[in-house]
Amino acid sequence: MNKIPPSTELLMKYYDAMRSRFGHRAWWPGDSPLEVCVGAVLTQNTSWKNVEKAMDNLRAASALDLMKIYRMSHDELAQIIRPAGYYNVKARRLRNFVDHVVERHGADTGSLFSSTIESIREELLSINGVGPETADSIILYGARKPIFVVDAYTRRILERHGLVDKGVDYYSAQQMFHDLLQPDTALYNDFHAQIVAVGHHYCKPKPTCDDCPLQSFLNGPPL
DNA sequence: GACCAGGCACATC
DNA sequence: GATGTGCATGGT
Repeated sequence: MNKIPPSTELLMKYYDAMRSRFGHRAWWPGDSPLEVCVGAVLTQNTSWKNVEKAMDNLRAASALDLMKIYRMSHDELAQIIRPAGYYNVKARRLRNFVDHVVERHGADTGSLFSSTIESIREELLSINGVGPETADSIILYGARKPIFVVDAYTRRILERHGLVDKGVDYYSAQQMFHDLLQPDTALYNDFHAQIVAVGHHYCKPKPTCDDCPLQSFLNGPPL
């Protein structure tokens, strides 16, 4: 496949095109760092609509609280987050995260977020159930530090546009953004949010490229 | 009723 | 090291 060498200018053209269409999308605005962390786990391979139902349940149970979750039984937590799917797995993963913050950081996410991006990342990845995307979402949207979040949509769009090789791994895709864009939390935040918007509306498994804001960047059909 | 959704860990070869 | 599989609800 003829891979197009991406450049800073090209990436910013992509960003501008998406932003012109969707407007600024401040993600998780005003939400507490804990809500970001919980949402990041619950949204694993799951639509955000289902996650919101689970978040509503947590809110209704006054359970958007580290100590509350810490003390909750597995079954109770699992039932509350049930609409998010994989509820047994996610209850366990949520507990692993909460246990870590309570036991290592005195139930203070601010303490977790007070070190460097690299060490926060390493720490998060040591928690069973927190992988690269979940960790990076927590760092970008929760800790508000500049790390680019790569998700299924990001890779799909990059691949279809020939900006990365097919089957690119998480870190290579992320490295491309880090190499070409200044470490800017606000930019990374909105850029990723724009990508998700394109994913939701156009870049599905069966792409609907008509009217896609990125359509003009495609030479021919998507790869 | 099939297909999809903002992953991840684990088993197996 | 690559590839396959389980996990589950709810919307289109």
